[in-house]
Amino acid sequence: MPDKKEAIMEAMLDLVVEHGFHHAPMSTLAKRAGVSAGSIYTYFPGKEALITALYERIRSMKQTALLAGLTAEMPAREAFIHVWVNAYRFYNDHLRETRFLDQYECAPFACAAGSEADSDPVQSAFQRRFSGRKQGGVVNDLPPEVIQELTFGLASRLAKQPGALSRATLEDVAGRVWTAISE
Amino acid sequence: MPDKKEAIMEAMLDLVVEHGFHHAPMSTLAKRAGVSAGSIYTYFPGKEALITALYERIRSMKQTALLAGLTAEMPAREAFIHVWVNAYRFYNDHLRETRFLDQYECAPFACAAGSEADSDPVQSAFQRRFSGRKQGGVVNDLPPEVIQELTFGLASRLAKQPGALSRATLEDVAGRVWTAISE
Amino acid sequence: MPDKKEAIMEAMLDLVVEHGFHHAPMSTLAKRAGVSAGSIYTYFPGKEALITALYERIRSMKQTALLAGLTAEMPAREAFIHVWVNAYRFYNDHLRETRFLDQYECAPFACAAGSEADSDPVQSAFQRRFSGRKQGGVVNDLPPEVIQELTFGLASRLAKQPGALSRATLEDVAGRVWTAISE
Amino acid sequence: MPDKKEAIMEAMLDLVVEHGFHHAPMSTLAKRAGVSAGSIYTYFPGKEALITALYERIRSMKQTALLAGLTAEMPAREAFIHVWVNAYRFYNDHLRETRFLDQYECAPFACAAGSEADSDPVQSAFQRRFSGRKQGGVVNDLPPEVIQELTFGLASRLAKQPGALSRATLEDVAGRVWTAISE
DNA sequence: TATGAATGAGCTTTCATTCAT
DNA sequence: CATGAATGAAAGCTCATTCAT
Repeated sequence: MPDKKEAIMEAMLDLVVEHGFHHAPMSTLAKRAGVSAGSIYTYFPGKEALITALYERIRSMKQTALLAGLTAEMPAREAFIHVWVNAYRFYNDHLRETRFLDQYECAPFACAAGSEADSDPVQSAFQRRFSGRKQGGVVNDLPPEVIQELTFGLASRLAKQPGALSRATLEDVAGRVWTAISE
Repeated sequence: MPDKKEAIMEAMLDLVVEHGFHHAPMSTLAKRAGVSAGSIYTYFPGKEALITALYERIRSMKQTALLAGLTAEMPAREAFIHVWVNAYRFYNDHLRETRFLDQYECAPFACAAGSEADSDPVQSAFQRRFSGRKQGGVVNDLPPEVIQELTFGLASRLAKQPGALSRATLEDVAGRVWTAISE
Repeated sequence: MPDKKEAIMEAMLDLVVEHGFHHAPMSTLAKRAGVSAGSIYTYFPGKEALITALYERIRSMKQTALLAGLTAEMPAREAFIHVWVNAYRFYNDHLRETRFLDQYECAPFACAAGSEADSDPVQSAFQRRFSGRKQGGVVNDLPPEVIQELTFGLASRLAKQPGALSRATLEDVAGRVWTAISE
Repeated sequence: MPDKKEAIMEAMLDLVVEHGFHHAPMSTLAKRAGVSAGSIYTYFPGKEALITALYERIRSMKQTALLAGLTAEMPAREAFIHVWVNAYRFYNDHLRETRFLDQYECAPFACAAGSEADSDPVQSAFQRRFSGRKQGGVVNDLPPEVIQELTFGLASRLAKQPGALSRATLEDVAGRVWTAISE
């Protein structure tokens, strides 16, 4: 039954967001998920694996959300704003997931935090498109990490602020960022 | 002897950055700091207080660093770029401190993480200056959290990237951001 | 399995009587009770709760023992002697329990040691009966605490003395006390 | 300077009465006594010795108080009442000391609690006088521990009750007890 | 498979005692 | 003699994991 696995992951997400990785004991997790402590080990080899699985799942959700509705035909500016707004929306609609990602990425939880390299063809295309002109992209030649932070990094941090920004404001901001990175 | 207190804080900083809040047991801390486990409690009431003290210290260091060399006479653009570069420099020169800040602020460590509002007169002046035009500032009327994230947030995230950016790049980026928020 | 809970309480009783509240570490307790240190916390929230539970249990045993065989029809003198002898017997048959009660009540263990007032209907009837004549009881109007001490207080202290008194002596003493408080 | 020794004992008495033997750390003791932690060890070999010394001192105070004003010429009944009232007064006037004695005697603090046998000539005479007739005393032949408890035991317990009894009540009670043990 | 009592290593913290100053 | 920072053994307690049922 994947229901239990689901319940366990959901409960762990809640627990981590509310109390942090520590103060999220397996016993409490079991209670919240409505399963026995032992059962958790049927679905996951251990706590660390459970948390990693949760991380991977959320990362993949996020990936999908960011690229939703993106087509190859969109002009660059529109595509950028689209993705930027997607990012903001994801973070803003999934605050628990976002807080989890933050914790996971900030804390040296599993010593190897970053494997990063997923080869999703859609994402690859996107990254190529928004790379510097020297690589055939459309943005100026700021270092790629600057680009990355000005786009998704900014969206992520903004989304965590309490209160949602209006679509008009979002598009205004995204447009200004686009100007900053494309001219 | 403030030497010991210093050694304890320094060792805790290392430990947290390397292994996270958990996996930073007092016993290991004692060993690293070259004191006995009991001695730590001469200087701090407990683990949580030690971590909070460390946090406050770093926050205050950062405050000072950001505003270093800033004068009221600087024109807005120059002042902004100055602070932005200060921020980047601080994060880049104090990677351990920055990672600590991130962990502290991401994790629900002490449930009341943010009181934030210190009233340093210099900082207040800075915030007033870089507030929206409606409040007599010089930047456009994007929401203040957008401004905040485009400036210090961005600098913080960029600084954590491995490898330092050149002064030229920094000023380029800061200039573009200034354009985005001031026009 | 209430076996373990029982074993833990029994072992704690032994330990406290032999060595006092301190010098009764949970590790030793675990060994004596034949369980692991962690298991104790399955049954009790902590050391203090365990000791309090033990105290309540013993107090209730004592309550029952004192009133055993008492009927409303007994004439006052006989009833008094009956209870007095019950008290002595209890203390004498349960030396460990009695020493535990003493320690608990003497030491400022849990700052609020005494709530005392349980409303057992049998006990209430007994207390009404042996109250002063002004309240419709049968004893003289010595202050109630004097009555209390001359009866159960005395029995308690006598019982702790090594060696048991004969039934004849007990009834002699009880009779004399009765005379002292009823004339 | 015996002042410091005095201050230390006084502070320890306070501490034990308020918090029990545990929760009376040497560091707190030092603070209350107005001396350094190290200094305590100039006057006492260790904590246990300090507590034992305090105990002996209080026992001796009590001894003296009980026999104060007693003369060999007093008739038995008067002598008994005199001592009984002395006992009550001592307990009532020295609540701290009495609570300390209780704790010390109830808790197996120093494994050998009872050495008891002091050979004070005055006390010996008293004990001889109030022994059973078979030993040439004037009281009936209840077991000596019964006598002891009916007299000092009772006084001790009464004295701990909040509120002082009037002299008239005291003499009434003492008289009744005398009747109980002398007839 | 599901359970949850049992485990025990490891955590934070306390405190009697010592000793360089 | 006085000090009080330093010590470290030992305390109470937590929790990831196991395993008999």
